[in-house]
Amino acid sequence: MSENTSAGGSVWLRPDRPGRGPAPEHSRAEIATAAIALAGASGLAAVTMRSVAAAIGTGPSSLYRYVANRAELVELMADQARGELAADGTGPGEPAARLLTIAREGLVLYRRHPWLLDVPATPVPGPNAIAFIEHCLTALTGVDQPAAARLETIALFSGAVRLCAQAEVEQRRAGRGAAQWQGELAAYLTQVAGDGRHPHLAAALASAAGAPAAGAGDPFERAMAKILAGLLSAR
Amino acid sequence: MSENTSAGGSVWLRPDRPGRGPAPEHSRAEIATAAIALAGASGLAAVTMRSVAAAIGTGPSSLYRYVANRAELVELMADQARGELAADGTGPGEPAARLLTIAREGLVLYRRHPWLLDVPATPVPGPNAIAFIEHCLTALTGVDQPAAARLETIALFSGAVRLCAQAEVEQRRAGRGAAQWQGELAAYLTQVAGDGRHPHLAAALASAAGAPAAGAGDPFERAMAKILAGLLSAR
DNA sequence: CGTTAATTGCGATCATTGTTCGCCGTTACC
DNA sequence: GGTAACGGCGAACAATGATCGCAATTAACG
Repeated sequence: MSENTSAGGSVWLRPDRPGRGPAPEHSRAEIATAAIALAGASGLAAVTMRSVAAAIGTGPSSLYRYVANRAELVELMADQARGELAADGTGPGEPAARLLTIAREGLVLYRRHPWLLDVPATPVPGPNAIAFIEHCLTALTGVDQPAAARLETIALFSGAVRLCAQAEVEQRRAGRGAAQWQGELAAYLTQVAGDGRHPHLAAALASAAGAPAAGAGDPFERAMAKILAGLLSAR
Repeated sequence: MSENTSAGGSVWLRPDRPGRGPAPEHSRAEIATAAIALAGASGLAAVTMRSVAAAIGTGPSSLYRYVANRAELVELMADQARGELAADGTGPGEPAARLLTIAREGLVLYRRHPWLLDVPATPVPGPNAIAFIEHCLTALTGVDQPAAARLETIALFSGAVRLCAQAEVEQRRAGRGAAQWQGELAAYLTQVAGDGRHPHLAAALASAAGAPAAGAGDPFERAMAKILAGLLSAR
C-alpha cells in the first residue's frame, strides 16, 4: 500500500517523490492529459479508472500508484486544464476592465472544457488555481478593498464566471439534438405561465419571446459588467 | 416497461396519473421525503436506490415505477426541499432589501439541507423552483429592467446565494473533525505564499491572519449586498 | 358480470464501477 | 551483495444503477 491512501489530505501535499523502487512508467501529468482527452470526447462520466488506465495502456489498479481515488484524478484534471488560462488582464486600465478580460478568458476555458462545469468544488486549490488567484489579485491592484476582502471578491467573481459559462453551455447542449425536447419544455412553461398563478413569470416569458434579441449584446458581457460593478464598488 | 423511461424528458412532464391497475402503494412525495431524510442524515451519496427503497419498505426495482432514474429522484428531492422556502420578502421597502430577505431565506435552506449543494443544476425547473422564480419576480417589482433581463438577474442572484452557502458549509465541514487537516492546509498555503512567486497572495493571507475579524460583519451579508447593488443597478 | 388491458410490486439478475489485495520483478541505499 | 522499499498488475470484491419477466390486482368495457 503506497502512501497515497494513508496520509496527505490532498494530492498537492503528496508530490511525486523519487523513491527506492523502479521509476514510474507514467506521470500524473500524463494521466491527467489522457483523462482530459476522454472527458473532452465523451464527458466527465466517461472518465473511469478503467478507461483512463486503458488510455495509457495499463490496468485499472496501476492508477492507484499515482492517485488515491477518482476524485483526486478529477482534481488533477481540473487543475491541469486551468493551467491553459492565459495570463492576460494585467495591462493598464481600470480594474473592472482587467477582470473582464480575465472573465472572458475563463469563459473560453469553460467552452473548451465543458466537463469542468461538472467538477465539484474542492477545498484545497491546486497550483494553477493558486496561480489564478494570484493573477486576479494582481488585476485587483488599486481597488479600495482590504487584502482579505479581495479573496472573497475573487471567489464571487470566479463563481459568477462559472455560473455564466454553465448557463451558456447548458443552452448549447439543449440546442443540439432534441427539438422535441424544446417543444416539451415550451409546452411545460406555457402551461405553467398560463395557469394564472404566475403572472410575473408569464409576463417575463412573453417579453422574452416577443423580443428575443431585445437585450442586445452578449449576455455574458452584460452579466459580468453588472457583477463587477457591484464587487468592485467602494466597500 | 412503464412510460417513465420512454417519453417525457423531465419528471414534471410525467405527472402521477391514475391508471387502470392497482393504486400505487407509495407516492413521489413520500419517496422524496424518505430520500431527504437519508440525505440529511448521511449526505447525498447515501441516497441510493436500495437505501431509499428500504426506507419505504420495498425493493429497489419498485422505485422505478415512480422515477425513471436516480437523477430524477434527486430532482424530486431538490424541488421538495425548495418547497420549504418561506414566501417572505414581498413586503414594502427597496427591492434590494426584499431580495436580501430572500437570500437569507435561501441560506437557511442550504444550512438545513447541505446536500442541496451537491445537487447538479437541472435544465427544467420543478414547480417549487418556478414558484421561487415567481417570488423573486414579485420582489423585483419596480426595478428598472426589462422583464426578460430580470430572469437573468434572478439566475445570477440565486447562483450567488448558492455560492455563499457553499463557502459557509464547506468551511463548517472543514472546521469539524480534522485539526490535522487544518494544519496541513496551513502548511501548504504558507509554503505557497513563501515561495516568492505569489506576493499578492502572501500579502492577502498575512492580512487575513493578522486581522481575522477585520472585515467585521457577516460575510454573507457583505457579499450579497455588493452583488445586489451590481445586479439591481440601472441597466 | 365476465373479459380485457393496463398497471403495480418485486425477485432475480446483469453490467459497470471504484477499490483492494497479494504477488512478483525492479531499483536504490547501506 | 543483501535488503528494504517501491511500481506494475492480475484477480477479485462490494456496491450500485438499472433491466426483465412474471404474478397479482384493479379499472374500464361490453
